[in-house]
Amino acid sequence: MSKTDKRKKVLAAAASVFSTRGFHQARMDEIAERAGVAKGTLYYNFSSKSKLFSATVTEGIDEIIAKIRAQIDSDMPFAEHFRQLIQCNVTLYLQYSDLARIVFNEVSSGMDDEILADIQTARARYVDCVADQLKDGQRSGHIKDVNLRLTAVAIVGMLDNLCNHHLRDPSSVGRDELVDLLFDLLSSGLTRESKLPSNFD
Amino acid sequence: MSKTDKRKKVLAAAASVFSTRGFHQARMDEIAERAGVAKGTLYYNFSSKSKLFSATVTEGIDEIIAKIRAQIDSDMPFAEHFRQLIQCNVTLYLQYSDLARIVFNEVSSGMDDEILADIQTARARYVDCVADQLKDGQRSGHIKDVNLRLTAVAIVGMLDNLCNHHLRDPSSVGRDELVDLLFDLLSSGLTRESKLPSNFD
Amino acid sequence: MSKTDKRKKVLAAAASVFSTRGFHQARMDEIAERAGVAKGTLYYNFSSKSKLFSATVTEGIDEIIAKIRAQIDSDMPFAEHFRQLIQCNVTLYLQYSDLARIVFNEVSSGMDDEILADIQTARARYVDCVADQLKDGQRSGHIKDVNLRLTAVAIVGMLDNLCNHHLRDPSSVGRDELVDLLFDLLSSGLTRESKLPSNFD
Amino acid sequence: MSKTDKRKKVLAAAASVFSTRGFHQARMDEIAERAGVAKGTLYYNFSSKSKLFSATVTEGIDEIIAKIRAQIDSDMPFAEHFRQLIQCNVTLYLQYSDLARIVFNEVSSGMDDEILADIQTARARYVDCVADQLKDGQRSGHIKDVNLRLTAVAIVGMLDNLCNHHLRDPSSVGRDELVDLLFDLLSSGLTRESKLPSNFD
DNA sequence: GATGAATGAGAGTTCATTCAT
DNA sequence: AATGAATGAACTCTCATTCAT
Repeated sequence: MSKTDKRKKVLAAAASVFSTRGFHQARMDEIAERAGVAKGTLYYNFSSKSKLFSATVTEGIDEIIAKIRAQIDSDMPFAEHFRQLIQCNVTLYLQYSDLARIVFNEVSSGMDDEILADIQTARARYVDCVADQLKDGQRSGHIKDVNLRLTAVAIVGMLDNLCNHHLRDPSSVGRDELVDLLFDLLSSGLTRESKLPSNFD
Repeated sequence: MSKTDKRKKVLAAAASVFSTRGFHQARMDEIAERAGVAKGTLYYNFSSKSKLFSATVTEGIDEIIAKIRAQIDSDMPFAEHFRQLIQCNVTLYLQYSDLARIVFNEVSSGMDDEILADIQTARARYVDCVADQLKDGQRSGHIKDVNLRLTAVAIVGMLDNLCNHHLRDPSSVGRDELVDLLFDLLSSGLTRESKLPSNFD
Repeated sequence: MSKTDKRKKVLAAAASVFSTRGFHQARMDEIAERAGVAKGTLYYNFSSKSKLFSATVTEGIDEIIAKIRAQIDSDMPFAEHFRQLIQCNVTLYLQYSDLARIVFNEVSSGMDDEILADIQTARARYVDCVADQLKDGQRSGHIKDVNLRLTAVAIVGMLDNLCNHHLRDPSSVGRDELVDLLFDLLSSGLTRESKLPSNFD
Repeated sequence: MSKTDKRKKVLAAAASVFSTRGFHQARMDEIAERAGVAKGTLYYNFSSKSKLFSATVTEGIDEIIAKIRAQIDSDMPFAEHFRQLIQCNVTLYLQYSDLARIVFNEVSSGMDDEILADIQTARARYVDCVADQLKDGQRSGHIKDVNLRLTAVAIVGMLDNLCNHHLRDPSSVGRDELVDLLFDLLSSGLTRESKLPSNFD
């Protein structure tokens, strides 16, 4: 078995355990066991629990971003394109929900500053990816002149919270409903379409 | 000193420590020290670390909800009212940012299921509070027919992510900008103003 | 059982284990077991293995120094007094040989700098104690004008090496022989008595 | 590269690392790295860490002894000869201070008995070397009738402690001062020269 | 002869929890 | 009601040693 094999196995096991338990509750023992290697092997490949966590997050998020970029087809009408974007993000979020939980929900506290920075960088790359998608729409005149980065932050927040809501109780709301809501909200906001701005008060 | 006094002191200290360190990194020792009581006193008032955490979160979130409800003045034009709502939520989020971090970012993993349920209930109460605010707008015909609960979830997600973005680097984006973006996005979405809501005020 | 009791028990067990195994080979488990307390109790009383070691050495060496000072009777002819001094140091060294081994032989490497400094300070106190003894002899005119501190260092070196030699193989040399050699060497050196210093070549 | 080449490289690296860190703190990894060989090569040449340590010490001490024997010139007046002897030992001790630290200060505890015996044998060879030097002086009538082995033990003790004192704080005492003190002490002891042995009381 | 990835027993340390006072 | 000394299970990390190549 090659070096790469064990490293990959460890990363996969780490993603699984960190997602289930969170960083602090994850035990290196369990990761080793699930990877089918000895505990020392974890430390042979990653110098600490924090570094393993960091690698798990970074490599995972980059995989997701690559998939998003690969799945986008911009040669269709904007509305359809935009809906596809949302759909794609929702689908990947739900598919990688364990990783997503790590990246978006456990970044706040009690970790080495260095590692924290790595993870925030990974998060930022995802936000940038979303912002890039918006930029295309802005260039083509379909999206108005807003602070794209900030808007991307807001979108990711919605995505995160909505998807978690769905995951906590899948029966309460379907995946399609999530996509519809996001599309609707992002397209035209909350105000009644029939009510013209003139008498919006 | 009455029982209630010490209990309150403990809760205040717990809020402070849990906020700073997060649940798993918070130490009962530090909470006791900051509360100025012996460690045993913590266990005299709360049966476990989890219960103390739960109480901290629950009582904190209820305090915030009460403040939001108290600050809303619905006797003004809707647009102004809506903006005030957003402003109020942003302000309170930033003010209680430590508590917010706990409630919205560390709920996911590695905690007793029972406690987790308590905290998710507290979260749900906040979401309900936001949904209630929307409901008023819907009743008065200013907000269109959307799934309010889901929309509230989305809004809270945006709020959370945007405020954290601001807190991580206050110089990158001002508080007012947050409010403006939220108001704009929620009012009319991302599509160009030329598309109808042109004279939206 | 009072706090002091357990602390003392731990120190005694630590002295025993550190002496037998040396610092790096001593296991906290064994110290706890020998003290009849839980491992956590070690850390409740001493913040780390190093600190426990430091306390063991410091408190031990101070006990020895106190005994030396108590046993000296300076109201006798100098030669006798001097021999008594040597006898007293040899006796105490052999009696506290475990501690002595720690203080004089394991100070060199692989320890926290802070702790190392503590131990060197303890060593220095012992050297000072010997130097003080010499000073009296110098004041009374019996000891010539030499660098007392340096001489004390040399004497402690002899004492250490000779006593260890005796301890390694007690049958090869008796305790009295050690005292005699030290007395003879320190009194008049190695040169033949018949040869007066004047024509020493 | 021949087997002997790598073996020598390993021994040199081992001396360097063991000296700096001491036996227990030295890591095989670091020795291998410093030797520029793989870790397995260490075990290919030496069956264990202890054996490697033993070989390092034994070969090192023999090198020193050979140098001492080579540097002695006995065709000069005794006093000068004796001073030269002391000077030579001090100089070599300081030059090989790392090895000396191992041999004289870390031999006591926490090592395999077998290895411990090897090292004590090496020490004994050094003591014998010093004793041999004294024997010449005794044969020529310059040194009085003392237990030479024991005296050599005492001298090595002084040498060790004084040199370490110098190494810990070179500014406090110069190398020449060490030699002078040793020469003076060994020649005529501590008593005032004016006081003849006859009325030494 | 030489390698270095892999191992796993064992180390120091932490900290929520208990209970005699 | 309140304490805090004591606990011990659980944790991360180390490193001498092995063995397939």
